[in-house]
Amino acid sequence: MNAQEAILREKLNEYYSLVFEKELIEEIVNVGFVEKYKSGETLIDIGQNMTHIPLILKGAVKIIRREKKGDELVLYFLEKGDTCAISFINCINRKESIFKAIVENDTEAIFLPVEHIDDWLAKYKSWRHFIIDSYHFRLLEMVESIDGLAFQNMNQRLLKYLVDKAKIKQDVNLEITHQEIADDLNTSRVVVTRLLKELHNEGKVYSTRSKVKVLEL
DNA sequence: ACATTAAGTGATT
DNA sequence: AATCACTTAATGT
Repeated sequence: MNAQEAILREKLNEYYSLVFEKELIEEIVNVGFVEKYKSGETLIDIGQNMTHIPLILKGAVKIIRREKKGDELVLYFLEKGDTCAISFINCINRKESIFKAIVENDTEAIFLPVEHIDDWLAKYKSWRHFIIDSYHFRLLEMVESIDGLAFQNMNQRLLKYLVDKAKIKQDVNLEITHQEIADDLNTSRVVVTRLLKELHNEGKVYSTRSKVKVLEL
């Protein structure tokens, strides 16, 4: 047993010992590897081929859908204990990614080569559940995202975005410009400025240049 | 002090 | 809610 494997086993036991059976953890130790990413790095872009799927250990990853012209929209965030089951299907089909993934907070993840994950589906009940649960959860988040687009006004979407972001960062003090928010919500900076001012006056946030403090979680 | 970047505002669609 | 055009404020060099 080398040092790499020992580290991997330790991390798995820390985060996934309740989720996966022992044999599966051993398999993961054999084929997986840990990677670290800094905030702002692109994990995968639309059109790239997926060769591995991630198990997030630490940090958060932002999942974005992008239109050809460059318009972007944040769909959801992946956090500790999450995987992107969408990436799983992409993997077994050997298809290109339909999303872009950007590291939100510094992230550490175990990467698993695609060729094993299919076998494990048949072999391990815990793996099956993990993948199905993950799929279910992503679907729910996607529905939430659609609801936001279809039924909510910008005002509510903005507040939800800020609250989500504060939760993920574990800090109500966000360092973000109006322009960046506008990009994530696919709206204009002017609109964000005005709505943010409303929220500010309502006492829900406190905002200064390049900073927003979320007052209501 | 000056240039750059972020934010605020009124008018128009 | 988006866009334009313009102003004002904050920040970096």
